[in-house]
Amino acid sequence: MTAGQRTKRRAPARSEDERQAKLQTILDAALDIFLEKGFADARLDDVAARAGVAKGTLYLYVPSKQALFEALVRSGIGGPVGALEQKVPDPAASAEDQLRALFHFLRTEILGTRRRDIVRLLLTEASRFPELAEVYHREVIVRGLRILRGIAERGVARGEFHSDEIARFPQLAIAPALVALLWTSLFQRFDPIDIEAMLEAHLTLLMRALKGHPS
Amino acid sequence: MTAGQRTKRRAPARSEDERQAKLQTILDAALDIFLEKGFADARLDDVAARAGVAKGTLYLYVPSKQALFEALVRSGIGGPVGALEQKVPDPAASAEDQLRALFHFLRTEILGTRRRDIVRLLLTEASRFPELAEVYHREVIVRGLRILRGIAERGVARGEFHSDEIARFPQLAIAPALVALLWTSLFQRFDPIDIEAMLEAHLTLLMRALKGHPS
DNA sequence: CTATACTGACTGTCCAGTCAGTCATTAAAC
DNA sequence: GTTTAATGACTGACTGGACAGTCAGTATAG
Repeated sequence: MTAGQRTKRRAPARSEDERQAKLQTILDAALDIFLEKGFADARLDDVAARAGVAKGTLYLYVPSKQALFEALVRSGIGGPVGALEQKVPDPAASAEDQLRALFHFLRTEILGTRRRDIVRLLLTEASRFPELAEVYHREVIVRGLRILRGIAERGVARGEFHSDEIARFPQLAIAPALVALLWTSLFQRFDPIDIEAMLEAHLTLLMRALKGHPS
Repeated sequence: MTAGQRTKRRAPARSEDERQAKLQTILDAALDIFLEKGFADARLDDVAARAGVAKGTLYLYVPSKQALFEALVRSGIGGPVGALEQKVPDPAASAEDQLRALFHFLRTEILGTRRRDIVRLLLTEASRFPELAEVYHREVIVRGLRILRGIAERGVARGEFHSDEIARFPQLAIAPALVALLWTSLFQRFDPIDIEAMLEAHLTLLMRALKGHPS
């Protein structure tokens, strides 16, 4: 207990980095299984098998099935929003370009990646994990909507946009991205739509509505 | 097996109507429980208790838990879309009024009723019931989008709308309703938004975009 | 008395979480 | 350099509880 401990301390057999890497393997495996079966029907035996470890090993990294799910979600959110906060509100660009940049980011960093699946998983399981819904709301939704609202308000202030609907309800601007995400996972299989084209059409409509004069 | 069966058939002790009524009680109870816990975590003992019957009784009406879920969803969809197909495409009305009528219908017949919960349940469980997703797509989505597309195309043909984005992607028009639905069930509790006002803002934007001239 | 509706205790299965034991690695002792 | 001891990483058979579905038995209506 004294400051300079007498007890000889070997270097740990596994470094922290190695530990993190293995945890990531487990989280990746868990994402696959949870996506396939949903939280309740996912078996930890399957997660372990896919990660190439025994079930007991999971419990060296995570204290419960629920904690595994939460770790998985937490590891997949948050990151990109920070990047967005840095990048998008480029004061030099027009509000339109900022909006387009935001959508480009959405497409390349979320809709086009594994994060899309995490968001979907979160949407379908969130009602059973209220605390997680709150974290996601605070860490992603609120911050994302703040960025959007900022763009919209600056657009209005500069006279580039002539109405404030998006500043009041930034949700309206990203609604089609949500549809895209859900459509992909539910219906794309037997009724494919061109997501890119749809989002492009949305931006066209949105810009026309914002730049047009209210009647 | 012969056409005119010999076997005596008493009048059934319970009429078909009574049977249907009890089935409905069971489905109502099941909706409550499935909403609260999700499909996998819902216990049939709880469904039975809430319906005021014993668990065995459930199996006189429905052959399995999965069938119960499917019956529940099927009983809650389809109906309103038929009504909509009758009502909305009133050729006398302007395309704008038709769109507004459709949104009014959405608010009063779905977002404001128990059906909202059925849709939410379907969204969250559909990935585990692919066949049900297909039924819903065919019976609701396709028909709903067809109505929307009809309105949009007539609007363009009459010169009321000046662009065809909604005719091409009717999903864009209802996307905010989906956001409303999900927001209600996930975040409304701790970050309430005014759904009515949001949908009104959406319609404002949409009409301005459709009536404005493409640049 | 008979047919039907209903009941709820019971069974078989499934799986999260546990833990006694194995294996591999490194350090100390000689 | 070799043996022995200590440590941490990992394993997987096992347990306890939960719950879908069953069915022998009871109640009720005709």
